[in-house]
Amino acid sequence: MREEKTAPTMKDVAREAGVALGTVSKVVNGIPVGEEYRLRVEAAIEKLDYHINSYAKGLKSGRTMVVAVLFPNLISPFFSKLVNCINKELTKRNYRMMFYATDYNPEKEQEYVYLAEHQKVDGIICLSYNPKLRVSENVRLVSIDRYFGSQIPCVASDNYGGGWLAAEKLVENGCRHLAMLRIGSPLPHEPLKRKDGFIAACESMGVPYMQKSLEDGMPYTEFDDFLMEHFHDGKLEFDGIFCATDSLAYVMKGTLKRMGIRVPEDVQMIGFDGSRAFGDLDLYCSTIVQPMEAIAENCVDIVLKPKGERSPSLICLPVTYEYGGTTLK
Amino acid sequence: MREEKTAPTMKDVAREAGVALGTVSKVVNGIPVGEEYRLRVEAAIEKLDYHINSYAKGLKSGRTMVVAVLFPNLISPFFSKLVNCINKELTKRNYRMMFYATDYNPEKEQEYVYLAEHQKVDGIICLSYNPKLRVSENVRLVSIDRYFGSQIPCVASDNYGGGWLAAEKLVENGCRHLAMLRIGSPLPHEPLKRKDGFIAACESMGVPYMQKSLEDGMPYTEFDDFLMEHFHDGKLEFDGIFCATDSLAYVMKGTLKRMGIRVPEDVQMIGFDGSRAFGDLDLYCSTIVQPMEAIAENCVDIVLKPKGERSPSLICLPVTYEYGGTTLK
DNA sequence: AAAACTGCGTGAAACGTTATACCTAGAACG
DNA sequence: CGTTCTAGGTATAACGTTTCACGCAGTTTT
Repeated sequence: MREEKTAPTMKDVAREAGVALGTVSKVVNGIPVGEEYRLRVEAAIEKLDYHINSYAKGLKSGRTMVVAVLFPNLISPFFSKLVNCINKELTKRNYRMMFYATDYNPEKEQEYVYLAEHQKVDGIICLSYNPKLRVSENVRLVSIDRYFGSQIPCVASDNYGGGWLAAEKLVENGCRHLAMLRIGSPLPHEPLKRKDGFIAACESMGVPYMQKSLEDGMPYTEFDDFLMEHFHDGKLEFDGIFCATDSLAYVMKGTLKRMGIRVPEDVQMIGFDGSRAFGDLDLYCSTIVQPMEAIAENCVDIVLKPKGERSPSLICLPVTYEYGGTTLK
Repeated sequence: MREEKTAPTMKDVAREAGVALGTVSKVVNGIPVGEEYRLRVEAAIEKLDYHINSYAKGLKSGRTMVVAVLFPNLISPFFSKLVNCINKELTKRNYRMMFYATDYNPEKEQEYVYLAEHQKVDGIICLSYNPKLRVSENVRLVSIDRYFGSQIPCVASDNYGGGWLAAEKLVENGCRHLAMLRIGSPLPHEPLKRKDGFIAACESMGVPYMQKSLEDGMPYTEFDDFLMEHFHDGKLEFDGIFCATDSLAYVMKGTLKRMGIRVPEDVQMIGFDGSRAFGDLDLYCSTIVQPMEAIAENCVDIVLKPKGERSPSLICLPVTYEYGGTTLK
């Protein structure tokens, strides 16, 4: 039976160094202290392999150096890549990330927001599907892609601009009749603006377009019918498709292939997200790339701001076009 | 200037309910207490919207209900999907997940293991690329895919069996000459056994095979040369390929297409992982599926066991074959 | 040369819990 | 009816920090 050796505390360090407890605390927190004392304390810390107890620190100071991140899941490439960026950004600033998967469940989201608040995190970054999320005023929360009103800062891509850019690029590549495929959402959120931007661009350019929205929850295969309706004599009525997400584009690529329609020869296609599923090796569709690093950086910037400080209520970050084989260039 | 309303504490609840502090603690922790007292305390908790301060609790009790999860990143579909499963499993047991990305960097890994230990997590689950990870004896650590010796429990898929199964399935589908493509690793780890299983199966079945290993860090395009070497008169020397990962299979699919080789008509292909990049919609290659849920469940089971209790030093979980379009069935 | 600063180390209170020793009252017992 | 249990509530000492009032040099001011 070996005795449980308990971790050294500041008191132990103080005794070892022959200084007062408060002095050790100062050294640990980088508060100036006499050279000689500092060296003695540092030596003692080294010798005892002392590490601060973050729970005692969190209890006393109220700051925990932890940020809670709430996302529906980590399965979608867009989510996981974005969470990865957020984590990187937090780590860079010596914060740690507590992750919660909400599973698209509004109640879970609310529960986790409460939980995170009471677990005393320093902030919450949240990609929410709960239209009426309630947040305590004591904790800073940043929302991604959903605008909750001017009280809660929201960070998103420039979805409107992205939709516009997609239409432009298709036309630039020679398309004359466009179509947009998308999944509707029962809730208003920023990505809906992809459609608005797309339509605005089409009208501004005088290019005919059609649009098919699927109700949330419907299988992508419903789009097959839409394609068939507009497929006559081996030709589609449109020669450019804007898919609201890359995963949709990926699936449609398969569908078109089965219909014997060549991409990009017969019809060109652009997706949205730019979250390549297999890293840099795969270019599975031309796409509008969301600036994940910038989104992450902005979220973290805002969430770590002191409580009092005001932040913009909406930040839209610029997107870019990236060729990926489903357009001419 | 509004006054900062500070969260209610047990003391407040005690005062509100007219009982002693210790009684509140008992109620909160489910320790039996007189009916009348319990109701009074519960009412007070409800009224004040009291929530326990997890930092005070963690400080005093030594248990934090947090598990640290260390993975190289969240970008690879296999990693993110597995982390997602682990998170689900932890949540199910009321634990929370602190995530650390190690970026394949051995020093970072070691640093985060130390960090997590000192931050007083209740356990660590780690997919490590550090061959000589050092772990304190005070914290439970479970390793995924890398065996560190009998002191540290390791959970993995049955990689050997998976390699064997891949060879079997290819032959079952009519292949007569197999090839395996893989990325070597400077470190020994469980996934290396995919090759061993594959070779053993080939030899046991008397099927000729070849094998190409790429050094770690080389681009997948190096495999192109290998394919060209064995490509004569519009035909490959082999009619079945086992790729050590799905992402490799995905890339090779593109390469073969560019070479004018049809999959699965001319050559069949099986990958490994089963972490579909776009959810259930895409079947981009036939594959050996790793049982992520089971891996996650086992990791969590072990990591949450009381410290004293012994665990198996290696658990290999059964894999399955799943058709995905790159084989005949 | 006395008074007023300044810099810096000290010691103790406080953060919100858990756990344990201690009471008290009523029940059970001989 | 006095003694011994027992159940269950109370009070208090930790847990390992941070913070702040305090004191004591040494230095500057008038």
